[in-house]
Amino acid sequence: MSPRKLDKTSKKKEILFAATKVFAMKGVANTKMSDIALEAGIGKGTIYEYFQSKDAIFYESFRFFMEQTDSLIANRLDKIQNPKAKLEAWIDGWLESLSNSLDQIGIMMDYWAEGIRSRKEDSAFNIKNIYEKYRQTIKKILDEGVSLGIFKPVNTMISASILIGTLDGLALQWIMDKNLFRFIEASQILKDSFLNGLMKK
Amino acid sequence: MSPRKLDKTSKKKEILFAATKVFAMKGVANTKMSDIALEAGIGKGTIYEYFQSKDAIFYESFRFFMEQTDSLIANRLDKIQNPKAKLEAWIDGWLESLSNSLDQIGIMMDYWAEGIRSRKEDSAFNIKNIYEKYRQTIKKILDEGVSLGIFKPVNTMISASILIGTLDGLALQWIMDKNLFRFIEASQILKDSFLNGLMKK
Amino acid sequence: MSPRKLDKTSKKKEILFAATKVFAMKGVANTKMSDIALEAGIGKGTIYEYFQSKDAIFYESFRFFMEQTDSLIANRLDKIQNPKAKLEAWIDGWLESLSNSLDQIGIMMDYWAEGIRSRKEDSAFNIKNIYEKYRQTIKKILDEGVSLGIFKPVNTMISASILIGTLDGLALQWIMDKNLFRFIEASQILKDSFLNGLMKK
Amino acid sequence: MSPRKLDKTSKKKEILFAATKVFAMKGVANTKMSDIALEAGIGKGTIYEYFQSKDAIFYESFRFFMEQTDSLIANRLDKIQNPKAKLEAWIDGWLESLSNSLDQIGIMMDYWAEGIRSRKEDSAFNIKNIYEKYRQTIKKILDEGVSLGIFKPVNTMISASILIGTLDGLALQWIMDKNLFRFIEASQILKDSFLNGLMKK
DNA sequence: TATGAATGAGCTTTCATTCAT
DNA sequence: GATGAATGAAAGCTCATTCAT
Repeated sequence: MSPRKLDKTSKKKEILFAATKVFAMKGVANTKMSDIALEAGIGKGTIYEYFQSKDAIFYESFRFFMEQTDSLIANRLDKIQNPKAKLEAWIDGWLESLSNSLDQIGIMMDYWAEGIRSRKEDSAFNIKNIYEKYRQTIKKILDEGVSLGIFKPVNTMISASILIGTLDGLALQWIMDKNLFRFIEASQILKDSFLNGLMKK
Repeated sequence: MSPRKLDKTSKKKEILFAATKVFAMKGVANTKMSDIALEAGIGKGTIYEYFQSKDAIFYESFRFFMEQTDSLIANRLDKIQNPKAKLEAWIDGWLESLSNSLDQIGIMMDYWAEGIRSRKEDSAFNIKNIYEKYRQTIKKILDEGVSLGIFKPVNTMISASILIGTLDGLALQWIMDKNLFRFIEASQILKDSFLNGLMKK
Repeated sequence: MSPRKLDKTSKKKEILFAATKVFAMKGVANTKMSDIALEAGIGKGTIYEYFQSKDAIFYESFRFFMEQTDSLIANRLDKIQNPKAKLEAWIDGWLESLSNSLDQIGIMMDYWAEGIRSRKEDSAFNIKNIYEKYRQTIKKILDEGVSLGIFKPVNTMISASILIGTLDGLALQWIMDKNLFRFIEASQILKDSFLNGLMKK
Repeated sequence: MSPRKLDKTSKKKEILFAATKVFAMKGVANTKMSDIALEAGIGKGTIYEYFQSKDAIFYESFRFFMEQTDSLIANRLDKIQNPKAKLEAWIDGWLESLSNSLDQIGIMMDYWAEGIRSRKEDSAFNIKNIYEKYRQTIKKILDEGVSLGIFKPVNTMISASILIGTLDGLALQWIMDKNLFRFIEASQILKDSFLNGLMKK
């Protein structure tokens, strides 16, 4: 009597994954809806049953990526009190999140590019706000550490920016040439170096 | 020697600047040939007297940017012997180059994105090779410093990558929110911190 | 006799009514099958259990409209002998039929448009034939009246066309601005005027 | 030095005529941009150099048709004082305008249909207002005639509506079957009959 | 029988590129 | 050399229709 009742959510996710994969490989602008359909193993029209437009897919892909990262980091920060341990947990969370999607990390370029261009504060696609949130989280940890006399009295806002930038930049390097160094190794060095420069002797 | 030739070159450069400006503002994919023509104050068809295609403009824009940076850095490195001073000169050169084009830095996102995607080693547009050159230059300086006992015995390849990545990442942060910190101030901190971590006590 | 059969017929009619309503509001070209399904309170696929295609619905909608008008007029003409009374009955029948569906009269535009375009004589959708039938009916009445010396000796073919055209045209005016005049009032004037011009003094 | 400088206006008009012709034959909804291009003997993309969209073509086609009719009628009314002569001139103008475009009159169905559906008073495409203008012009003539005692004391608003509707309706009949009667002959009858019914004895 | 998820042909529209002037 | 009118390949998107359930 009733037709096949699909799990709409799971199919949507499948399409989202397929799209993200193709976006990462070819770039958003060079990705055709038919490419996504092909990758997802469905018809072109079917995509529109789940997403309003190509832009909407891109946007949701971004959201998904960010939410994943957020929840992963939040889980790690949970219950940790010590600022140094907290900072390490944050960095580890970030790196793990990145590692999880290393094969489709090329899309981050498009996230950034789009984020930079959509300047309007109220834009739904506001990467600036996302980074601001990261920055505030880290700044709070740093402030705490400085108050407790564990960290040097640095400019915590700039330090937070430097940390995030450094991680992004390293990922960028790694994306460009994955044979250059082992990502985990380099990030370990980075983490040690940043923490080392921060800690009071 | 002929004035014709000179005119041709300078007009080409004008178009290139116009294109780079529009690329930076709107992104390469969203930039129309007519946008470039408008910005350059010429006719749409005229562009094709100087460039083969839109891709060619993008490519030459990238080359120009890189050559500028290269020559600026080369000038600073010239005649400096001391590894530490050399490294500082390299970083300063990079930062100055970046500062020169801060207003059109948005295009770097497209450079990176395109560079990441054109993986073929023989691609004319091989950003990987460009970065490899940077890396080698820095690695050589680091190796020298390590040999002379000035720098700690670090993995110089990874350290070079980290330096470049860090600088790129910081620029990325700054691009996203220019009001966040003064670029020069942050880069100074970065430079000090990197050098400090590197130097033997 | 089987209840199944009855159900099927009545459901088909429901769909037909729903479709006609939506057609009238949005125009045939702008009406989606899903709009019809929604209006009829059934699933999109179900429509195809009762109709072959969207075109078939449109065609049957037209047929239904015309058959209704036909039977209404036929009922009124029945048993009337006097040509003048017959003509009045025809006009009244036409007007009553129109009045019955004033709220969905917008679809007549599409009937006409489609009718005009499907020129092929053998087309199932031949509005020309429908009008030809009307014309013949009226012509016959007029011929009768002329023979009997009741009507002036007019060109009965053209007069019939004028009568039908006038009625359609008035409806058209009324459709465009329903607040302009009371439809019944205007049609009464029209009827009087036409009959008056026709009658021998 | 300078490229071919086309007369933009005349080419636009060519496209408009081609479009109107195809619209009339196939209906607006069934007309593809490529059909228009084919008819106009140009490329599909060229149309967009002169019109924003398909809708814009339809709209301008309508405007052109109406402006033509308006100016034709205005020319004829000019300098005529007598109400009866004025009315005759108006009708003749309308008929001449219609005759001029009898071959592409099918598009009127779409004009009407669209006009009926776009109800918003402020819509640029407001056929209701066009007809209102016609109605007012005729009403004024009728009022004048009634004041002067030339016309019977009819409801001039309804009479104006009936006149316009009658003309439209007759055209409709004629469009449906062009072999049925000679348009000019029928319209002459109509004109005589309307005027005859109106004049005081 | 009833359904709505799936589909792809077909549409409008864009824009890099060409080329007559 | 310089131009912009002309173009058509290609893209995003719609929706009548199918069909597995």
